[in-house]
Amino acid sequence: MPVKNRLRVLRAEREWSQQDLAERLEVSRQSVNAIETGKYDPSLPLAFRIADVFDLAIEEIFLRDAG
Amino acid sequence: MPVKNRLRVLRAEREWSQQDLAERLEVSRQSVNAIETGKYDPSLPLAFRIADVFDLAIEEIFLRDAG
DNA sequence: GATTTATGTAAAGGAAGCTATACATGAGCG
DNA sequence: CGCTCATGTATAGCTTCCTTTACATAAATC
Repeated sequence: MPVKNRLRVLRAEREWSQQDLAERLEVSRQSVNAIETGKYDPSLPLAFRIADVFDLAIEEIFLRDAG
Repeated sequence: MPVKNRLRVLRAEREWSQQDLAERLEVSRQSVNAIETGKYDPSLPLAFRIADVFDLAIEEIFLRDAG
């Protein structure tokens, strides 16, 4: 039921560290790391903020997991 | 920071009760009611399931709130 | 070798999402 | 009136999200 995401790739394309992204999202670095490593999914409001900073649709970043 | 949603309208268009929608989403009726009445936002996985049952994109159902 | 940067991870605690159970109201219908 | 259905609300409890603080490792730089 969890959701896969392309955060690591999108971040690499922009050469942002986890810290950089965390600051843009106004969350802790640990939250960014946890989302990237699949420990948990972001909340919907955070998913929207992530979509905003990457200027993409939520569906372009987060993908329904097979299962 | 919360997110607005068009659940009530979409549900009305399909003539689904909160109970009907809850069953399609496999969540409790209270969860559907709480989301509709703005008590809280759905998790991202649930937002995806909602998008699926309405056959819409997340952005077509949930809207960034002004603020 | 010492320092900095990026990343992973852990523990404890608070906030938010979700559950089951329950009760209340109003609308519609016999 | 009595019954059913749809909706709103409440409480308690569990799980998930997110925080702060902290420590560990590897790579890069000096």
